[in-house]
This record gives sequence, structure tokens and C-alpha cells, in this order.
Amino acid sequence: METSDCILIVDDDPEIRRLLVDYLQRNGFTAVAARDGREMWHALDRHVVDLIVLDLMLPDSDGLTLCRDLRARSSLPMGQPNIPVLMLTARGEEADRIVGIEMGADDYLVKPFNPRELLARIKSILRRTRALPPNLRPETARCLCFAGWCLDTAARLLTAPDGVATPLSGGEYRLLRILLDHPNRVLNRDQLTEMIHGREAEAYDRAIDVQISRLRQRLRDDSREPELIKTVRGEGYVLAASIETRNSCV
Amino acid sequence: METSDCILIVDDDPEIRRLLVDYLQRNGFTAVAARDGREMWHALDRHVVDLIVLDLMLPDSDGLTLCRDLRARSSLPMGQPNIPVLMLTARGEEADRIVGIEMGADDYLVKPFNPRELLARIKSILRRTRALPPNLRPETARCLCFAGWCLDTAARLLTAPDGVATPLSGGEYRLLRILLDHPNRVLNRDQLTEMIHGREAEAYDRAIDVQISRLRQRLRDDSREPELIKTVRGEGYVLAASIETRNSCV
DNA sequence: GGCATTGCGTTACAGTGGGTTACAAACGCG
DNA sequence: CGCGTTTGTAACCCACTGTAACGCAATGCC
Repeated sequence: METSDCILIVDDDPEIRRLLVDYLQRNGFTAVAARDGREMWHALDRHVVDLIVLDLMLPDSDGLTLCRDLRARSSLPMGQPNIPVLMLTARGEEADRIVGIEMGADDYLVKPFNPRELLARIKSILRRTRALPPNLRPETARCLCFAGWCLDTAARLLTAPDGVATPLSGGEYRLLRILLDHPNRVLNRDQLTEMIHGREAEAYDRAIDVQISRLRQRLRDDSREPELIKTVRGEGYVLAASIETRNSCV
Repeated sequence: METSDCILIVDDDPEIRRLLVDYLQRNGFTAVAARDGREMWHALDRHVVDLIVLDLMLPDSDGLTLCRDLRARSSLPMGQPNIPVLMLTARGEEADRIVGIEMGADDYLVKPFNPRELLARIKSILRRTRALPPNLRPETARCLCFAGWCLDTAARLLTAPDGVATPLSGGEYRLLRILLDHPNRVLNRDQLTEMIHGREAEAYDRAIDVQISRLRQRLRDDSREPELIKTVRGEGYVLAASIETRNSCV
């Protein structure tokens, strides 16, 4: 079962909030609304948001500042995910559009707008964002699903495509977690030991290789599909899969 | 050594081409220009393009079609991912904008525009694309078929005309992939080593010859047809075949 | 044609890197 | 303390790839 993308609407106009939430829900999205910056942060704490539609003019602070703060936080390692932002505004001057995009918004739409265009732009942004690392917040117990497998981050259980769940050791869990947080990116041994143990890798340090081997055994399906964890000779390892986050395992 | 992003401008107006190439180069980009669709494909054959600025109205075919074709066959050098497209047009009607974005364009700008806004949008798109997995697109499992053979680019399996599939080593795969991406074109050793290893070929460097030999053994059919990979004495190698892309092997 | 030169195909070989296993040390827990 | 679990080290083996060497084919020169 596919969970729908969650869009957070941040606008002080109740009419627009209602309209957009309604329209997005009718088009298969999950929609959440917030009135101002404070409510936005609150909503981000409680929902796994895939995209933010952000009004430029807000009661407590303006959208540009919020957008910049979002970007600033997402640069932290274990912080919020890099949530795409679609800026929404009544002002149509060119200067604003440029500032908006330079400030980190991913797109810009001027009121009044056609909801269909908003939808098209949201889809366009999500299409690109889909494969981004999920970088989840540690306090939210969620499941990371990939290629039929599912990692329960709270219970540290790995569920196979056939539904059998096995517990992971601490090292296995940390390694898999790192790989899932950087899907489709080649991570070398130094990076991996650094991220897992917080120490430098020594010369001829092959601890990671062994951990990878053990993790691969856990991820071994009976079908002879290619390994999920691929080796890039002389470089490191990649987890080749698209990740999907859910609130519960299948 | 940081190489700058390469932007390909596709527009039939020489004035705009000159202006944009100039402006982008002054802002740290590499810029290439093409007059129409034919030149665009040609340019894509020779440059590693990071983003395309595409005019909607072109002499030989319209931008929407090109955009769709780009999405359909992203069989560009070494599995280049979907190249982001910024659509450019004189028409400003809303319907066009929606169609453009739904057709796969990543953004849309209406002439006349401020070059600074174009720059901001280009940077915005690239920022987003940068975060995407650069090496692999896990979701697109495609097959390159030629002369009865079929290369599964996801599994790196080479299927013979009789249906027998064999795995390729990394080097063999990369080499074959390069040849398939430039069919019927003579590639010399320097180009091949550059494309495969990203390094300069040394004097008396015959690594490529050996790789070609190994690849030929894999491509050896029992029938005594002429080699698929032909040698051009003093020049290099060509793969003489017409390529067909499919979503699954035969 | 005869011969030298050059370019290429092929094979053998060795260096390197990675997968895997065994074992021992470290850890955790009652 | 005793036991099971986890994890790092070492060892062995195999896959991959570049180098070198040999031989053949094509080319050029006389």
C-alpha cells in the first residue's frame, strides 16, 4: 500500500487553506494546514511532510525567513529533511520572485493562481524529490521501506518481503540506517566508519567489509536479484533502492 | 578540479543564444548553444549537459515534443539521468505553462525575461538535481538491444541472441555502455579511457585493447558473423549496430 | 616481391581489492 | 562469574584489471 505524499499548507487566509487542503486531498495527497510560522514548526514536528506550500506574508514572520530557517536547519546532519518549498504570494513583482528562489524556495507561484497549475508544480517538484534521503527525525518512530524490505527504526526489526522479521544487532542497524539515509550514494569506508563509530578508519581496516557482508546475509532474499548493497570497486558501497517512509511496517 | 555545470541553450533566435551563452558564462557556467532539435541531439552526444534551456518554438520540431523525447529516451552518455529542462517561450498563456510542466519540464519562463531570474531558476533546479543520486536511477530498468543482443542496464546482464544471460564485470559493462551510447561512431583510445576511467590515457596504454578483446569474447556468437565491435586501424573502435531501447529484455 | 615497421589480438601473469569464514577478544546480562 | 552475543582481525580465495610479451596482419618502402 502506497502512502500518499503529505503537503503542508502555510497560509493565514482560512479560505485559501480550506480550498487547497480540499483540492489536494481530492487529488490523492494528504494535506495539512498551518496558520503561521509557529504552527508550521508544530506541524512539522507531528507529520512527515513531503512539501510545503508557503505563503510569503504571514502574521508572525514572513515566508522568506521561514524558508531560510528551513534550509538552515536541514543542513544539519541529523536534522530535518530538506523539505521542498513552493512559495506562494500575492505580490508579483519580479524582485520578489528572484529573492524567493534565491532564498531557497524551489518554485514560486503568484496569487491568484489556478489550482491545477499548483498541482502540476507540486508534482513536478515531488517527481525530483522522491529519491532524496529521508533523513528522519529520531523521535518519530517510522518505518523505512525499500525493495520489499522494511526497517522498523524503533524496534530495530528488519522485515523481509515475505513478512518474516528479524532483529538486527546494533552495528548492523547503524550501518543499514546510514545506507538508507544516503540511498544511491557511494559511501566509502572512511565515511562509513566515521558515521558508525565516530572514529577514524585505520589502515587496512576491514571491519566495514565484514559488517557489509553480515548485513548482506540478512538482506539475502531467496530470489536471486542483484544485491541491494552494491560494491563500487575502489570506492565503497551503495544501497541502490528508492526509500519510502511509513508509519508502520507492512 | 571542479568542472562548472554545462547549460545547453536551444533557441532559434541567434540574439538570445548569444545573450544567454554570454550571461551564463559570465556567471560561472559552461554554456553550449543549439539552433534546433537536430543540433540539440548532436550537442547532447558530445557534451555532458547538466541542464537544458529549451525554447518552445523551434524550426524543426517544437520544444514540447523534444522534452517528451528527452524523457522517453534518456539514453545519453553513461546513463545520464533525466536532464532537467527549463522551458522558454514567448507564449505566456496559462494552458501552455501547465502543459509544459506536465510534459516533463522542470520549470517554465516566459519571454521576455530578466536573465537574472533565469539564472536564479537554473540554480534552483540544479540545487535540487545535485541532491539526486548522481550515479544510478534505480527506478528506470531499461534494456539496450542491438543485433539480437540485449544489455540489461540495471542488472548489468548481457543476454545473447539464444537467450543465455551472462553478468558483465564493471569495466566490461562501462565499455559496452559507452559503445552503445555512441553507436556507429569511431571512438579512439583516449576518448574511451577518458570516458571509462576519467583519466588520461598514458603512452603505450593498451588497457582498452584488452578490455575490447574481453568484451568481444563475451559478444562472440557461434555464428561466424563479422565482429560487432569493429576496429578502425589507427583510429579506434566502432560498434556497428542499431540500438533499440526497451523496458525489458526479450 | 621482400623486408621492416607499425598496429592490433590474444594470452599469461601479477597486483589489487573485495567476500567470506574462522577465531578470538570484547561486551552484556543474568 | 558463566554464557551467549557481537564485533574486529586475520587469513584465504576469487574476481577484476592493467602490464608485458608474443605473434599475426596490415602497411609502407625499396
